[in-house]
Amino acid sequence: MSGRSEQIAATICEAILGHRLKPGAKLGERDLADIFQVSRIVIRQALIRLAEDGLVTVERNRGAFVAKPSLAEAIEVFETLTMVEQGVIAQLGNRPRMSLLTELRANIERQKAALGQGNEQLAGEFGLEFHDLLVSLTRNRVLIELHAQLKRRARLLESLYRCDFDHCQLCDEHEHLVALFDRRQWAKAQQLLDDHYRLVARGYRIEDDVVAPQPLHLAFNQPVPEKPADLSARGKKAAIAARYRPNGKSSHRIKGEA
Amino acid sequence: MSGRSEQIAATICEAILGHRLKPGAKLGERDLADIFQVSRIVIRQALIRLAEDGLVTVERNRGAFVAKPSLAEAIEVFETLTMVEQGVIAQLGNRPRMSLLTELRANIERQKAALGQGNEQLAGEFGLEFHDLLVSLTRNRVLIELHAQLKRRARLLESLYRCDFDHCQLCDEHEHLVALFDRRQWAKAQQLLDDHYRLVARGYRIEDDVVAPQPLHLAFNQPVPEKPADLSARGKKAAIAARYRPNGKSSHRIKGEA
DNA sequence: CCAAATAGATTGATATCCAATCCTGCTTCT
DNA sequence: AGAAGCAGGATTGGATATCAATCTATTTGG
Repeated sequence: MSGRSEQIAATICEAILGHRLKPGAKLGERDLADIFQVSRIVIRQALIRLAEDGLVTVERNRGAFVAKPSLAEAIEVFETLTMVEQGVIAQLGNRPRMSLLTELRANIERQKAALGQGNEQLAGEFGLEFHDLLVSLTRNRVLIELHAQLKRRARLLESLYRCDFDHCQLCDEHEHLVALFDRRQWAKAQQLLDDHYRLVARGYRIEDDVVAPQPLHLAFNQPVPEKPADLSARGKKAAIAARYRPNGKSSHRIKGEA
Repeated sequence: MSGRSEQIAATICEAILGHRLKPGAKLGERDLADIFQVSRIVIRQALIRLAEDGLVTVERNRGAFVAKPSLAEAIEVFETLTMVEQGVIAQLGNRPRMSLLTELRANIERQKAALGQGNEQLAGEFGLEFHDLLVSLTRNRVLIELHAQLKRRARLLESLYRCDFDHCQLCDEHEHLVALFDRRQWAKAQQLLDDHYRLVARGYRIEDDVVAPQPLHLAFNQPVPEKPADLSARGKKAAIAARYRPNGKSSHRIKGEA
């Protein structure tokens, strides 16, 4: 809507969350300015927004990079997600909106269906959506935005630490959780949620993070400029990265308006 | 440290949290640029940071204002604080760090001492610190930063809705809370925390919010520019602009929404 | 007295320029 | 030859000037 830098921040955010930009990737102001056809200042404003959101780190006089959280920080993100949702459960105890549990059940059915079709990708999406629904039960927009931010940071971790989920067990635990809600066993539900997130965290494996410099154009579905990019220094791996993921889903327009 | 816009954002943040800038106050780019002796761009970057933090709102083509949360949003902030800390309590149950409860007790003693001297101001500070300590028990920096952000928004509310706390009861509840921790009655502690924050929220009273335009210089302890000595450095426009608004133009309400 | 037109001020954004810093490659010295 | 150090290029951080769009407020006109 308002503000070019906001749009650009959103676009870069999508690229990061879509794993088209990997942690550690350099986000050069000049490059991005060329890609988005705006001035460097707009880019810097976008990077500031992303830095405030925790998806980008800006090092003075060195530039902006996609955030590359340490394993310790990754754990902290999951613990924080755990605590926030445990707090939601505590509130559910105070003001039970049991009618809304049907939404959770519907989500579980969708996830089961996806699992039945062997579509783990889709099942994973529904798995994330379950937690969104849980938080949205509070109808607290402040909390929902906070949770969304934490989720973004968690999705960033997916591309840093390889994930290997046991979707079946995760789905079962969701079901168990709803059952506990139904029986108003909030303390047990909180404990289960904790175990649940520990299971999620165990799905992550440390991966050697040799982040090859990526041509930013690919991340934004830009046509690679005609002139061959200077691959002198680290170009060997750039070429590999170039073939790695030549396209990604994108429904945004990149230049021009109207 | 590094980054002028970061420093300036911090300074403006202090002014807002210190209630020297009131909700709804206009933060004009040119005015702030003159005050901090930087270009508008740096100011805008600072405002973007503050907007991401939730302390200012930026309206397109209208400018930046100190955020003026609605009563509904105020409630949401307190509910979110409640839930986050309830989540902390749930984690305390998993990994009890009972030794650290001594810090909480020490804080309570300090608050009692302040109350004994009738220093409600100081008691209020300790009351806030209690919740900081509670969160810091997790040693989770992600959560601590999140909590700090929520606290900032809560302090912003103080200047919008007049607060009138029953510090004695609040302190008693802190003590009760620690006792429940000691007895590992986590569910009860969560319930008490909820009541506690409801008591805090009840301390706020709606106040007619006719925010008169404030001379920003006062908020930053800047000498009011009586002499245009810095005319050479910043050009004539700055001096002219500074002279154009000495103080008492017309006391219109700068932002009305009804 | 109310409404339209207009002038002023502010924001959003660009381009250009400059200083400080970092990185890289080259030179030089041992 | 290898390491230390220096110079130059590249990048960031920031300043200034300028322009279009929009909002505000005043003035003008019916």
